[in-house]
Amino acid sequence: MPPALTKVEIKAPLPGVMPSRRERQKADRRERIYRAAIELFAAKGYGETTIQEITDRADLGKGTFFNYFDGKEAILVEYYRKVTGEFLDYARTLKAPTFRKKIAALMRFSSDTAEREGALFELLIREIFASPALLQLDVQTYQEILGLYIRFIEEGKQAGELRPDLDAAIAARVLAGIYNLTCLEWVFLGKAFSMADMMMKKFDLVLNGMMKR
Amino acid sequence: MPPALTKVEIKAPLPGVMPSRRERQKADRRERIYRAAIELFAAKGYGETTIQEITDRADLGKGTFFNYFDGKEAILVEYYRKVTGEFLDYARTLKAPTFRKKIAALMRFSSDTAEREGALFELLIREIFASPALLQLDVQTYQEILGLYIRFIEEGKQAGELRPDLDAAIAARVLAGIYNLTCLEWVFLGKAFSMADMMMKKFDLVLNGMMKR
DNA sequence: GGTAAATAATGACCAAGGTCATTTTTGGGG
DNA sequence: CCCCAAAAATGACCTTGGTCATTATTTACC
Repeated sequence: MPPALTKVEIKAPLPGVMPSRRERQKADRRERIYRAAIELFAAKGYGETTIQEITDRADLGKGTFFNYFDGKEAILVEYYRKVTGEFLDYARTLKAPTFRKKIAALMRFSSDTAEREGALFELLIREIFASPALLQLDVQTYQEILGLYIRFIEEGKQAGELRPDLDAAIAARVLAGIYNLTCLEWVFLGKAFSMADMMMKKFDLVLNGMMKR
Repeated sequence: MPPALTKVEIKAPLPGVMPSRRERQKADRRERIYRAAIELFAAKGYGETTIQEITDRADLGKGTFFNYFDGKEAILVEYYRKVTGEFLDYARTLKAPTFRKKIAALMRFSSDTAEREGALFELLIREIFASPALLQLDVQTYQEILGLYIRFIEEGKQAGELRPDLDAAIAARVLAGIYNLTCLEWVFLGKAFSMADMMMKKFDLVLNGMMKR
């Protein structure tokens, strides 16, 4: 159990800067619930963790959980936002000399994230389609990522790297498909390969094509 | 409610050919449950259908459901087996003059299946990752389909259509990825395009490659 | 036809996510 | 310090998927 945050009590909180006691308690309880949930998910899995266990660990009543989150899946939604936000930030500010290097950097970033987050990353992948809220968010994110790929592809065309007649919308979907399916394969086929390596092998195949010249 | 099957009663059932009364009742009850479930799933969705409703419609007690199926998801497993079995049968016996035509035939077949099965196909896609049993089955099926693609790719190489240095295992995963991701897009992006057309556009892109020559 | 054993139907029961009326805590004003 | 209104915690309760002891039916044997 995480120790209750023992912040120094400020006697005269500046309004708007340091929130009221009530606000601090709220933030603290929310944080306790979130941490307890994430820790339990990582340790025992999502389906195996009950809300009662989460609130026990946060030292709160079961009903309190629902004052802070819409349901069990809302914890995952928050976690998904964090992880995906980092990816999008990285992708949006990414600079690399060639199209291929941009893609390679993205794949590497995701692969690193997956390694670092461990069981939680797997959990996210497994639950995305099971939770309506997560799914909806993922569909939105997917579209944003498609937009990023389209930008990279257009830049690649400008630079003379890619065929000028390439349909960027379709190509973006192919790339996103490689990314997503490899994540799924990685999780559901038992992490039997390096995610980034597999992604790049597929990507190079798509760059070069399958046909005999 | 489907009328109870009023099969002609055969007075002296040949043993082994026509099963005993008990066997017939069993088969009939199982069939009633399965049909009731599928009809309700198609009409109101999977999550919105309760087991109580299914057994009410089948005119049986709730507990009886579990004598015939391991749980609600077992109905979907059976349906998945039917649909996937048809696809695999088709793919295994498929004959077509070129690599591209083979792929096109497969994509067309799936697209037709999706159209024909309607809400049930969508349901299958949506529930695959939510149900452990379905997921496990889907992973197995995925591997079988990879095998088929590898065969097609090797044949394509033999015929001089495809680059001889192509890594068939990777290429198969790319193709399977196009198929699977397009199914997911089709369902989760609101069926806004023709599944087979989108698959073939992606496929042609992969055949020809993205690089400028 | 009668009876016992095998087989199968059934609904009370349990667990867990989620709801909500009730109780408790908090903070402002006198 | 006391009181009250607003805010928040809480656990009894509801639903539904799934379990299982009990009850009912079928079959085999005489």
